[in-house]
Amino acid sequence: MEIPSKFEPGKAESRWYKYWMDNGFFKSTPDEREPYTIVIPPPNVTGVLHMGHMLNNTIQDVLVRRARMLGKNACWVPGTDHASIATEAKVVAKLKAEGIEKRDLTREEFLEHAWAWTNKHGGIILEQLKRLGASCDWGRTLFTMDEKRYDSVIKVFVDLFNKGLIYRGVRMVNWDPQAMTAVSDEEVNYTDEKSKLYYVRYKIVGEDGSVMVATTRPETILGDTAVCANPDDVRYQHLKGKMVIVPMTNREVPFIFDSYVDPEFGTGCLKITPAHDINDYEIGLRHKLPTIDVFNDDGTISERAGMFIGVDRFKAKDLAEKELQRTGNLVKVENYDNKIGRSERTNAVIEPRLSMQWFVKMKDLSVPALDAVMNDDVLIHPAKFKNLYRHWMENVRDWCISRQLYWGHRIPAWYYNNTEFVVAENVTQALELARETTGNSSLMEKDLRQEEDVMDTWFSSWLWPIVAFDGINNPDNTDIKYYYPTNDLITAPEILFFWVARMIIAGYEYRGQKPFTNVYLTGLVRDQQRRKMSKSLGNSPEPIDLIEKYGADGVRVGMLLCSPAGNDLLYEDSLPEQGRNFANKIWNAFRLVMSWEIDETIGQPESSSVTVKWMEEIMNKSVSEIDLNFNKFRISEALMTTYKLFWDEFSGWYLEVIKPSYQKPIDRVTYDATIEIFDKLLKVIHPFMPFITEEIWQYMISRIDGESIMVARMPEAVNFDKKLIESFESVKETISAIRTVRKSKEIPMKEKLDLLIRSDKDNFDTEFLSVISKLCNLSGISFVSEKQEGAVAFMVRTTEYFIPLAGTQDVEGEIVKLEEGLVYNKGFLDSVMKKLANERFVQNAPANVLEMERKKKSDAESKIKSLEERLDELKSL
RNA sequence: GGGGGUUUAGCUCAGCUGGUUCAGAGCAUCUGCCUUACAAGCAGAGGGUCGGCGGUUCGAACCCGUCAACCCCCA
Repeated sequence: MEIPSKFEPGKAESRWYKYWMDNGFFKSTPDEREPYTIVIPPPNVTGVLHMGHMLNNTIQDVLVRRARMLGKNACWVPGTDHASIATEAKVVAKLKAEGIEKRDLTREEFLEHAWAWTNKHGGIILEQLKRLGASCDWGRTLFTMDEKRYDSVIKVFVDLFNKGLIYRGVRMVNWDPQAMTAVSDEEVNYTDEKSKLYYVRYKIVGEDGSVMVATTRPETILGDTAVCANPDDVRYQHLKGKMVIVPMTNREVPFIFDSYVDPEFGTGCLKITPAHDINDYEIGLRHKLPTIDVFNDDGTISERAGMFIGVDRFKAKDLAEKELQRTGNLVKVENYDNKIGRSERTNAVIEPRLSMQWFVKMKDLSVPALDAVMNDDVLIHPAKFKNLYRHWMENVRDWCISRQLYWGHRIPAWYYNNTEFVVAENVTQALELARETTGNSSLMEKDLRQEEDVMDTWFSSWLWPIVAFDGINNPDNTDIKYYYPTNDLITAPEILFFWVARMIIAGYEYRGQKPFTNVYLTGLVRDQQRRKMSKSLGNSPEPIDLIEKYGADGVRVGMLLCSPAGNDLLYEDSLPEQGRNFANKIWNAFRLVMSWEIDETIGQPESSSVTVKWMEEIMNKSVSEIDLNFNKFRISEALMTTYKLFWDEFSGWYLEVIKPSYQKPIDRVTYDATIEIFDKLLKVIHPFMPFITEEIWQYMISRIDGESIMVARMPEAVNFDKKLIESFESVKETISAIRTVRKSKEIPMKEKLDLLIRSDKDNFDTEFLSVISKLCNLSGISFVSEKQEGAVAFMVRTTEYFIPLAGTQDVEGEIVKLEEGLVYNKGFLDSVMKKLANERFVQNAPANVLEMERKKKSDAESKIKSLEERLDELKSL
């Protein structure tokens, strides 16, 4: 069989993915096995795959594939999120490009466009995940707005309302005037921006004087309902009980005192606009001030302002500046660095604004969710995020869940007059309820008006692990009972609060149980300058291009190599390159093994038999380490252990030892053992690199149709022979030392060498001498008790070795080396002796530590002794 | 302004309960090799005052205090 020298991933990927799908290997149904469940963090339905998804889904796939191979019933549920703001914004933009304005459409017409868009672009991202090798149970694919999920969300809303946990109220919200919706605190980004501080004069009523106020927002002067100073500020005491005149509008407002005001800032005197600043709002509440909302929904000035009506807020600022100037009330303008909040979605400057919204009371609901994490019922990896979580949960605020959008779950409240409403799952029930409430049995459906707002997207995703198995509509169905709680959740720390915390809350509220046991937080994928990867910066590679260039396996390995939990991944092409190189390494080991002819008649060389034994042990050791790493969610480390096992131990040592010389056959015993070892290695690697491992596994020995490595059993961790591994390690050192001699003396590999060991044969571990002999091309190994003249000498651990080479002895060089070794070992011995001489150390240190120190001492002493002997010998020459 | 985190080799990070010859790994760098599986490779090498200072301890990269720098979240 002719195998190409470089692995070509493209064909193998599509072939094996299809094979897995055709054989239904990704499917899961409840059975008697232990379940292993992951629900995907649903990507935006119309989104495309980016590097963050690559990292996140690679980790999920590794965990799912591993669980499957460990004999669990693995179920990875895929799905997408309707992402109300993001999707609606895209649809609005698309319509605008076609000359259609959203406001010219009815709700129904707009939703038709939105669904058309969703159906056209939806699910692309899931197809892209298949390229990565994602082993999701595609038959279970969900959408947060499909029928079952929609119904569940409505049911939960009604339930929380009936429990008194949802209320409607006027609150200060973050208003996005571009999207014309309220957005949550979490969706506002604050940035430092240059702005101006305006010093404005307010006349005092009935006096000639005035007070000066510093403000960054002159256009909101129109909404002022007070001027305020700190009660301890002596400068303003005389104004107690006085009224001042608001410039431009000439309204009279009270002068009040509140300790919120910082006397150091500006003039120490603050204008109060309760409708447009959260702090002013709170002061307004304390002093029972009226509120005047000077803005319309779209950020233009409202009629209530009395002037600049209909003008955009930024223009209004300029107009206000001019007007203040004209009336002589503007004293000065300073430059000022201000924190400006911008909408995460539209980047519009957020307007703090009073608005009627729907809220969830969070305080009581969040108690079990806080406890769960604090008690380690839910484990966050890495644990350092626990503190953050606690801080947030202890200071949780009510959740504003209404959004002034069309795309989403419409709030199931029906008004039967301007302010009064009922909440029900549908209009029929609402009518019934409304008739009951009002006592008016002649109410008709047409008399009811449904709330226009939809719910925050997170109000559907917080139910995700439950609704993935339809656990709201059918709380006792087989799936939810089997798969819930799920096992692991893989997501980014930035949505720990939006999403993870709320899922935990919903889990306890609706299932009485946590939604998952482990939360693994990945980092962000950044570029080499540590900038977040984003489309607008153009610094993100196209994931599918990467897969085509490096292969899915290579990219997966690249993503995992350098991404410990909770740490950002600084992407560069060298990462998938390293992954691809690893794939190639595996491929070439496969080629080598496949090239061998088996000769049934030859016996197994001793070097092979001992090395097979060693390889099995080192494999056992690595498998235990990998297990441990996985249990602690150290996935990068698990991969690194796997990588080194294959590359260093198997390819670098094992294959080099058992490899027959060129065009010579191999014996049957070694060959079979090698195939078995290779098979195990492939299984260990499979979760990380599903495609190449399947390709090789299928061709290494003939398989029947329907077999697959992905459903094979993972090698299990068993005890390993530490001593055997240790003695092989010292053999490696010896081989290295001999290679160094060859190199420094420029002796070609072809030329055979003799090795003399200065030791008593009976006290020497001879198990792997045949390995040394083979790898170093030795003509013989013998034991001597005397120093050797005319030979190159070197030491490995406590043993001296010689290679007889006439006339090549570098006495001075060796003396230098030996003396260096002597200095080091004497220094080392000194520090050990110091410790042992310290009475308190001997008294306090645990026995094993003491034992260790004593061993160090005797080792160092014997080493020093042989070094000194050797030095004496050399110097006497 | 409030809270959290980080600081170990050129880069990205391990270092688990304070105790192995503990100062590590991968990548990068340098040197030498196209040695018939693999140059996407092989054989070697160099590189660190564990952010600074102080303390606790028989013993500190690890615990405590303090200062500094950087990052994130919230207002």
